[in-house]
Amino acid sequence: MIPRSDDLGNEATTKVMSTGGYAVLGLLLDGPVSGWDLAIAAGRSISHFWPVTRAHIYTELPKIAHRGWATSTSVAQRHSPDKRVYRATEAGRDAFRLWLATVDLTEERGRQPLQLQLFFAAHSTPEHTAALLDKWRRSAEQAELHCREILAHKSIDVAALGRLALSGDPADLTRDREPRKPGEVDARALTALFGLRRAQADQICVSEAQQLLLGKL
Amino acid sequence: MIPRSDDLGNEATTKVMSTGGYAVLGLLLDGPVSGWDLAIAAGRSISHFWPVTRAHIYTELPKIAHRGWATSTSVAQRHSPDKRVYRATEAGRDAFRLWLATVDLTEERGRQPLQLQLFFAAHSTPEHTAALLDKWRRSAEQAELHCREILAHKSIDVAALGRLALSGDPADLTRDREPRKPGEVDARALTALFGLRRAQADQICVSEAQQLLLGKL
DNA sequence: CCGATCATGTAATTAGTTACATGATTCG
DNA sequence: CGAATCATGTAACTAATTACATGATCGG
Repeated sequence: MIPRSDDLGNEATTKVMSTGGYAVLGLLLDGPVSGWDLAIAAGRSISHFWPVTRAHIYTELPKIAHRGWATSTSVAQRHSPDKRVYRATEAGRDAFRLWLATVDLTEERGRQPLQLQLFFAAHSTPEHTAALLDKWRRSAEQAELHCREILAHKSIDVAALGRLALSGDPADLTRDREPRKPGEVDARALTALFGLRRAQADQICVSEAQQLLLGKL
Repeated sequence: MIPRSDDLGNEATTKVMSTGGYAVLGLLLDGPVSGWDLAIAAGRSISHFWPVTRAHIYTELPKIAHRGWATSTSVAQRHSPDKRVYRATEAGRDAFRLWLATVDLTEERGRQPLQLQLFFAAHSTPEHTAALLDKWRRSAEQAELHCREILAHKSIDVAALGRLALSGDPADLTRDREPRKPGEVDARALTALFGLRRAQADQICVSEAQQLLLGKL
């Protein structure tokens, strides 16, 4: 946990755009979209672990097109002004795959502002710290619900996974449903699973923190 | 999970600096330090949930001083060039308390680049996805160890906490050590506990992902 | 015709990083 | 003497956000 500083010979990366840019490109690979619709898609898929703003999308799309990673066409509409629809090219697909294969993001640590405020809780009143933990719990509960919905929608049985984690016996997975073949599960669903596990961990930890800090369970 | 966009009347915040700026100010409240030493302190305390670079610290400190939240003096040294030592003022302490009390960061969602790469795993090969999950596990294991060290150093018994979480019975906490009075535990230690719980959740989830995606446990 | 929604974008600003510049001291 | 470390900082840049500008269309 040494502060990352200014040395370290640069390992030849294939990163030619920002991570956010690649996020937009990745969504673009699902099929031709306008900036507006891509923003909606992002809100429904990646925004809970990678926030994107509309403005940001609108600035990334022309850059992507400028690199030859997408083409754009203006499409007239009946009920609203023309939309500019972007369509990924093969070059775009290749560039994205290259990024996936070569850019290592394991070292990237996200910023956790809530943790920051907890760290400095001693400068605040116990009441305020209690309120902070309460808010934290509520937002973790909401995040858990949100992720559960996504998983239910993808027919992933969270309870069965829980049994598996405890017992280590893969047979537990097949107890109340048809065994699922590896690869049958979409990697996209797994990000929701990660979100769920994190939200659960947060809730447990908020309880522990309340116990330790305020003697309340 | 709607993308945060450009509306929403601004709720009168008391946020006059960036969150990173307040992080620096918060560390400054521990006592007079130079930029160099503050960077070291940050690396040992908050950097695992709030990365700060030396350059950033050096740009924040004069801003803080300029607001009257710290004074600075040049201190001569025997073995190295003079250092500029910053000392928080009462106004700085008040400003920090105000920020803690009024600025709500619950909505701030961190960016998780690894999750982003997992989300798009379908564009990559199964081998590469397996490698990604492996790297993820290793970094989570390391994070867990790091946090355990901090907690051991603060004499917090993680095993006892685990029993408490499972049983819900606070008596479990007192089984093998003197009961700890509420408030006796430093909030700073809790950020390590959060890091630990998250790291554990990540490890479980990597296992689940490997099982579901690749049929491997 | 008025407000809401769809749709596209730009301008200005903030936050933060990387890379560079500088100089003294200490250790081998 | 040369490399490493201590120490401070700046300049240039990248990433991303907030706020603003524009115009069409549709329902009441």
